[in-house]
Amino acid sequence: MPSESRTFIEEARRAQIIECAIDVLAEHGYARTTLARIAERAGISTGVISYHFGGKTQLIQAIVAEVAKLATDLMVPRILAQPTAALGLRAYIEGNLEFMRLHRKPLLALVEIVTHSPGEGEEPNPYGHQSEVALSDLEKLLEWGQKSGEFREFDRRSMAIAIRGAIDAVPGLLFNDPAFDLDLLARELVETFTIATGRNP
Amino acid sequence: MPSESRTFIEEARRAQIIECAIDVLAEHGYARTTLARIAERAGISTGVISYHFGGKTQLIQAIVAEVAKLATDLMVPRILAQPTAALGLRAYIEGNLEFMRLHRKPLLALVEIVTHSPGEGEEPNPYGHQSEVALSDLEKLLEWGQKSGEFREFDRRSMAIAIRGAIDAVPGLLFNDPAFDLDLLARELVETFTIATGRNP
DNA sequence: TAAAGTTCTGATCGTGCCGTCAGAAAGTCG
DNA sequence: CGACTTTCTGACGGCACGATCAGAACTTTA
Repeated sequence: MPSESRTFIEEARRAQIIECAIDVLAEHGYARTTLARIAERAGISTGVISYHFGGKTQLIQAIVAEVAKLATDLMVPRILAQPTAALGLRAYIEGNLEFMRLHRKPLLALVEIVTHSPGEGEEPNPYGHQSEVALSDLEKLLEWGQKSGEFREFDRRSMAIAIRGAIDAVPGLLFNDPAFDLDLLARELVETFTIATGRNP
Repeated sequence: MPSESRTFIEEARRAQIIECAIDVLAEHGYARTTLARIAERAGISTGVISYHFGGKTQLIQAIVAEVAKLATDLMVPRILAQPTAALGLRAYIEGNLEFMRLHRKPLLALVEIVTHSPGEGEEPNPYGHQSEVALSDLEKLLEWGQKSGEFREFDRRSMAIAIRGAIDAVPGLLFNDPAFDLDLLARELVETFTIATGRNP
């Protein structure tokens, strides 16, 4: 298997570089994440990164794709398995926080990229549309609950903003306090938004 | 009034530079906010900024102080004037969104600084403690409502995270959609968190 | 008006970064 | 073993930025 061994080396290098880049991003932040620092952690020289990824921009894209796949694989099946919208909302919140517990470093790296990536030329943020997509998906879940009569009649976008806002605040908390109690927050957020969306308990 | 005219010029320059820096921050983002760009917008040369502020770091600090004062002056009196915790929570949410409506550019500039400022040497974020202070203040408001019996028994920190998370999500929305309906969101957030904190309506 | 102080200019310097490239090292194959 | 490809090194060029500074321009004071 000669061609496979070449491909194997190629993929191993890419995976190693992505992993090291995630570490550097999570520990030092976007501004101090340089090709030199990533190469140093990987024990290689800077040229290797350009050789395998073509440039810093494409390395960042590869990291985003990697972490997005991690998150999607974990959460989508959980939510689709729920029989009611109320349970779907619970699974949504719990799934998000579970992901933060299981994949803290990749998550912090992704947050660094999404919030700090300057973008090319004029457009300021190449990943800004991601949050719009997340809001739209959540709105669909809320619409399901309103159509089925489980939820009261609120403005779906506003409620989606509140729910995602609470979830998106967590990475910053984790960064400042690694011992933060995610389980407590998950229980409280589920209760809070179950009450807030419910018809009239 | 000779000494006053000198001071006047000095203060006028500082105010002009701060205003231009806020504009550049709000329009181009932190990464593209350079002394050269600020100077260009103000119609001066880069040396003037160093002359009046000593460096970029101190200019940023001056902007933070300016905007923080704007926000405090607007919101603190509103909240302290409320007779009940439930009305205090309403005033808190409405005051925050009102500030975003009145001072959009300074707010966006502040967010750029708080989220993107790299900090010196090792410490990653010199303004990270600000969010902790905001959470603590909000927790006090929630504690008031629980002690008075207006609110149910939730975990105050978790609820504070949810409320502030929703508020902190707004600048990003404004950045992507300048025509965003702040009034609708304010009404919905007040209703949502009034229900979520309430005893049992 | 002349001296002293304030404010400003614009070029220049040092730093840190990314991308590139000639060539070395390692692996593959006839 | 020798040609060929893949993979890697480390130095270099080019760029953008913040800071600095000698001197110009302007204002105030005597």
